Amino acid sequence: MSTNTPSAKVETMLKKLTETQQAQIVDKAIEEFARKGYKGAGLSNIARSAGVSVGVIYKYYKDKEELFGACVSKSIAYLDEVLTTAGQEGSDLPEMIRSLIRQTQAASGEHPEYFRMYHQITAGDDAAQAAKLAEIIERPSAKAYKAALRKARKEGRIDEELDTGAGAFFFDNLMMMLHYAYSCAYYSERMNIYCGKKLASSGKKMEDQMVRFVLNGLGYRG
Amino acid sequence: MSTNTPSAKVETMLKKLTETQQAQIVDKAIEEFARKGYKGAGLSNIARSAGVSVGVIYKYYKDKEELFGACVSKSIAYLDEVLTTAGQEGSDLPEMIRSLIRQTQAASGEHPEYFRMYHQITAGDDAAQAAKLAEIIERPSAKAYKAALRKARKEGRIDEELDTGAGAFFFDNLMMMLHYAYSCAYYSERMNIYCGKKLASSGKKMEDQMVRFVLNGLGYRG
Amino acid sequence: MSTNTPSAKVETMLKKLTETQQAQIVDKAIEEFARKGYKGAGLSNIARSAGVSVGVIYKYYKDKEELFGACVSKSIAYLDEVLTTAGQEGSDLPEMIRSLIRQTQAASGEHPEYFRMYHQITAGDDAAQAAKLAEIIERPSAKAYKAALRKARKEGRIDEELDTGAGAFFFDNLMMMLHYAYSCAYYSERMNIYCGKKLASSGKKMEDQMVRFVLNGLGYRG
Amino acid sequence: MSTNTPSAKVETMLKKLTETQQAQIVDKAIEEFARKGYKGAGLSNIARSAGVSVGVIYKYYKDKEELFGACVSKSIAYLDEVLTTAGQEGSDLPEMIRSLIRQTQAASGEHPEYFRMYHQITAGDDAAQAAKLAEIIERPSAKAYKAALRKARKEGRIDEELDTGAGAFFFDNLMMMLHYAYSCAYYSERMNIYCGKKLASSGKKMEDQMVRFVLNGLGYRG
DNA sequence: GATGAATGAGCGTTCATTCAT
DNA sequence: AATGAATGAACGCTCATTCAT
Repeated sequence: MSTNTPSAKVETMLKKLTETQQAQIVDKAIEEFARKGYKGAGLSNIARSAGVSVGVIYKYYKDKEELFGACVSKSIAYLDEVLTTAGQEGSDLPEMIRSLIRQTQAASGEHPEYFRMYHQITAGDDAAQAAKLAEIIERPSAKAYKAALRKARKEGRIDEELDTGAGAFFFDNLMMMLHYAYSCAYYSERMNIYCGKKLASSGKKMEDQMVRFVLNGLGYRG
Repeated sequence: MSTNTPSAKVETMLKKLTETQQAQIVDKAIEEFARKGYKGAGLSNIARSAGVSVGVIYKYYKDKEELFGACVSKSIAYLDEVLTTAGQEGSDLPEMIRSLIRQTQAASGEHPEYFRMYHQITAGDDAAQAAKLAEIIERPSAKAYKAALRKARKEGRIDEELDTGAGAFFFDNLMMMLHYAYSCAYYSERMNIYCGKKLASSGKKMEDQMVRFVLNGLGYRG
Repeated sequence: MSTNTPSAKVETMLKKLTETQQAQIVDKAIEEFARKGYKGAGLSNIARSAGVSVGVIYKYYKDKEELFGACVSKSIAYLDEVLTTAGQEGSDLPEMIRSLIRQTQAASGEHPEYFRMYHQITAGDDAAQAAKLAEIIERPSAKAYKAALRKARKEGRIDEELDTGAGAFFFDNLMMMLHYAYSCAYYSERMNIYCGKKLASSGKKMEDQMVRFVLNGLGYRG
Repeated sequence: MSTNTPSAKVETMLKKLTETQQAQIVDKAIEEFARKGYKGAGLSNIARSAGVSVGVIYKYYKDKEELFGACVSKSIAYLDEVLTTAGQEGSDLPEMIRSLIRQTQAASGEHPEYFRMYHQITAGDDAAQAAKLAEIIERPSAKAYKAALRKARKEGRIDEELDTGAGAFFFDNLMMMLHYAYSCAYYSERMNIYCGKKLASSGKKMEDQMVRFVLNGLGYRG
């Protein structure tokens, strides 16, 4: 009607989603899901923090559950990548273990949200779903760790009374808790309480201690 | 109509909540929170399964969060009791460890909800709250375990290069994962994948393997 | 905190729904559905105009569809009542027809929403649903009208070449359009265009004309 | 790449909408509106089935309402055409009536969507709009029918006590219901209930019955 | 003091409308 | 000028919370 200032009505922008924005949807969704759980997460929060509209999420994902699925997949893929890389470094068991621990520390520090996500995933109470997820997530590392332990045992380097499956299980248990210690507030605080701030905040020292405990645990003989 | 209480109109029975009912509120709430998480849990479900009205919950708890707090406290108390009892059984380290593992298995099997609850608690994203909770929950066992390790170390029975705090941390990490393995669907499946069903379903064998791994880990010398 | 004026915070009222309010829900829903159709009707509009909250509707009806179902039922019940009453008045055919027309005019004027509702119901495109509804709504009057015509035919009072089913059909078609003419804006206007305002607005004259046309149509001989 | 149009980069074909496509928009929109009503119809469904983009619809129509308006107009035009043609066939009243009925049956069977559309139009609750539409749609046939009846009356061929407007009205009421019976699921089922499947499914028999009833109704004397 | 029906803010989801391409 | 992805208001529905009984 009247002579408005030029910038008066800038109401919509409507640009095609950049790849960054598309990636942001999942990334921010992971943050939201990781922080608040599936039920607690709000699609409008995700949209806002990803800088997109609510509606556009539904162009990429059928519903909240499918978005969650994509977040789970991305988190798993990241875990896999980290572990695969680390598992191939170092030719002997101590080197492999050290490498896995180091990578875990680095990855957890850099992308804590993926590991918090993992913590959320594992909270579900649907047994069938849990079995499916565990199969996808755990089977590969279980296989790799058990193979490494079997090889070491054949060479007479580890405790013969220790079942290789159990050994791999205990090792991975420690790894998982390490993930949590570096990504979830509670577990981080817990590490401080047990180890003291000085030790807990030195990645190198924790690494050394854990390598020692694990190799001891397996009865490893250089 | 019939020979009733003197006052004629008794249409609805408004008896004070029995102690059993009060306890039921928290117990059923723990089950609900453990199964569905904080957001997923429904107050009306809790009320129904506890056999009380929704309204009365608000007489005892300001809101959902306070009820959750009470559930957390009760879960912690249970954990404490289990661990304290177990920690005092057996005079030497191997006996203590074995006792703790055994108790963990028993308690997780009997009251999985408390441990699922623990998993839920540790998912929170409020750092201050996490610190407070960790202090309450973890400090006592941290103290006890470290004391036991320091004693053993003084007697020259465990690896001198291993920090007692770190040792206690790794041990408790394994304990925690054992809790989860016996109470959460995902972690249970995970144990199967790593250890095989045969081993995983034998409490005694798992106990033996874990005792072995832990004592090895600490470099324990009988 | 401070000494507020007594009426300062009157935010909620929370009184149990009176029967009037419960009835209002369906009545206002019928108005809304009749005016805007199933899809166009808004639950919050219904709640507001019925003077209740949105939530309470779901105490009485599972979802929008069930509320719609209740509205349909109420409308049908009203129709039935009107027709049953009217169908029993007058012992001979002319009297019955006249009574039905009169009742239709009265009912449509008093509760146009029920008949607009009928118009909405019949707009659906689901054949199975349509068949089910038609069976419920139409069968009773079809039966009654056909019986009346058969009786009249046996007495030699109506056109022998006219199928009694078809006769009943044409009569009811005229009745239905009369309903619409007295309850839907469009059909009302249409009546004005055809009959002129003077005739259209005289219930008595329309009644006479229609009785005449119908009896003629059936070939009725007094 | 190949011998194409001179300008190199032709990535998306942006041809002007063909007339066929333009017509398709309205035709498919009519189908959609007729089937699902105004609110229930989806612009993207219409666009898809018309083989055009959603955006282009807004080049031709300001908004959904205007598109609906265009559909209404087209439906009316079709109705007009059918009735005008039929109304001019046959020189005497019985022939005209028979022709109109026959055309109605044919047209309803061929293009049920136009008549379902009519049913939708007449469901609107805006009185002013209804008046406007009724004027456009009904006035012509009202005029034609009344003229035919007046002529017949002058010739002493129809009941003198029957108002010609009312007569035309009742006749058109029957016509309208016949339209519905041949195009809307509900009214089709209703015809079955009243007339029985055998009679209802014979166009010729229904035609005969209706001609008979109408001529009787008007008190027509050959 | 216990009850549970009523409340309404807030969620997940849809879809008419817009505009960068 | 046509496209269709992006927008965001608005819907149906849920559930933590309140209070008349």
